[in-house]
Amino acid sequence: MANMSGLGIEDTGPQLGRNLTYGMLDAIGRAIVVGDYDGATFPTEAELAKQHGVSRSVTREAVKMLTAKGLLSARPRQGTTVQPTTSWNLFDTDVLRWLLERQFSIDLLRQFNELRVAIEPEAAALAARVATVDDIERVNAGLKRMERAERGDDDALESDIAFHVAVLRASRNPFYAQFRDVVSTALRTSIRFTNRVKGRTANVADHAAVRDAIAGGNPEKARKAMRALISDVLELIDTAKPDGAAAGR
Amino acid sequence: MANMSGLGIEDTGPQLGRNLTYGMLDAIGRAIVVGDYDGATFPTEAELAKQHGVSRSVTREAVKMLTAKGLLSARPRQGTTVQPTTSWNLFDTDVLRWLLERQFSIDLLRQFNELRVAIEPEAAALAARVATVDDIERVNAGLKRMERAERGDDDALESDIAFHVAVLRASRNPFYAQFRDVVSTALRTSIRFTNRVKGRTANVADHAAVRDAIAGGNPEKARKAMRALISDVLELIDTAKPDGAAAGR
DNA sequence: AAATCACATTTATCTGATTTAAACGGCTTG
DNA sequence: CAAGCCGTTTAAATCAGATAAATGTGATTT
Repeated sequence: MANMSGLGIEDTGPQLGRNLTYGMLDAIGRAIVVGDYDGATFPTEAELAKQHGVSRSVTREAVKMLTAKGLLSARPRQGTTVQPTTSWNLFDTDVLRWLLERQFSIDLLRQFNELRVAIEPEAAALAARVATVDDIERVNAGLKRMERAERGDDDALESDIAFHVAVLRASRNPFYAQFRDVVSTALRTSIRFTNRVKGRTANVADHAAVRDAIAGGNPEKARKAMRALISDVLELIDTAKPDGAAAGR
Repeated sequence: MANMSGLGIEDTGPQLGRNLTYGMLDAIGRAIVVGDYDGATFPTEAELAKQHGVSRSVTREAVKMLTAKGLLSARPRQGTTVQPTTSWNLFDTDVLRWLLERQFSIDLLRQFNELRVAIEPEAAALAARVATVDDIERVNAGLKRMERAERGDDDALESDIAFHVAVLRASRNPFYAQFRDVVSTALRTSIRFTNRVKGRTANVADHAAVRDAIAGGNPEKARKAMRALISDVLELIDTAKPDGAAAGR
């Protein structure tokens, strides 16, 4: 990692920085999440600016954004410090991305899906009660895309995501809708994994059961159908790594 | 509200602004969430600075933080614009606070608890599988505080929060732990509401059932016990306002 | 030993200038 | 008339340098 510091070229990322501030946000954010500052003391504002070759205003704005996302905290005289991971805002799109970029981790994948197994079945149940015709139409559209994908006429992953996001939205609860990033991220990662382990794609029929339950206004059925979908992935993960962290009982 | 504008005293808030930037963050954030800029065009950087009597750097840093939280978006020539609520980061502590400060809304309270009913039972189930002895001890400590509170020797609300947060933490999944703010916020709001509707406090025995299931390593029981706890609140809310938004079916 | 004071360090704030991005309108051209 | 080109203009983005405020640290005083 240090051996390429003299190149003046970042291996990834510059395309994401629409401007200097966002570029710096991305660089520092990633560095923090990866753990580059773990033992070390975080540089001062002036040092950061010099290291990245930008002005102090750009630096301050990037640091302020990272503060807003819970990664940093700044105080006069004490300096800027990296916050413990417990205060990071894990539902922030950027934080999520940095988290995934650091490495593939079955642990993280499991945690993602442990969250999904709580959220999505309940979202489906809610949707079965309160979804509007438009909501249902969007869910249906996602399902149709999955069918097309099965015939090779659409992208399997993207249509899968479209379906799950549509269900979240159909719950008509903004907090559920908020999970679209987590779910799509989890799916993007899961699918590669499940394809690697087993040679199967997402089951369209199982997804149709969810759609039917929602359209039919049957919360219990919707919850169970969705839960089955995700439990399936979770079992796969637990098979690969039987015991996550059952410490000290 | 306008009749006290000449006093030079804010009814709430100045203590939250450790400095000018955070004060401005709070002021603008609240204004956005309350809806002050709904029809109107958002002021330019220079205008904002003048209106709040601070320099442009402070303004820019506050705006950048709000951008990081998903409330704003800025582009040259177009200016800074308020983002649709769908892109707000609802799990951010500040956003959550602003959301509640705007008014008491049964809708919001229901949405909170619809989320809780998904998260907390599953967290309890997870906890029953993977919690460490320390985790269980924390859950137990919360319960004991609730018992003391019943005798008037502790704060009922705070001990209730301590219990629920301990369970989230015991799930050993950082995503679940992240909900501590939502849950404590929801509880703070719920309790006032449930006390107003029914004259009862949180049931210690019902909470003990959750603790027992977690300590006993029984996921199914833990899930059900926790679910019962929250369903109770949800029913209360739905009684007060039978049909939230079952539009166009 | 405790309280106080001077100092050093780092973020916080202000000011004003310069640069860059992108929407707008008018113009030219096919 | 439609499509593409080009200055104009506006607002954010960036830079530079100075000053203020907060807060540990250590010396000094009582």
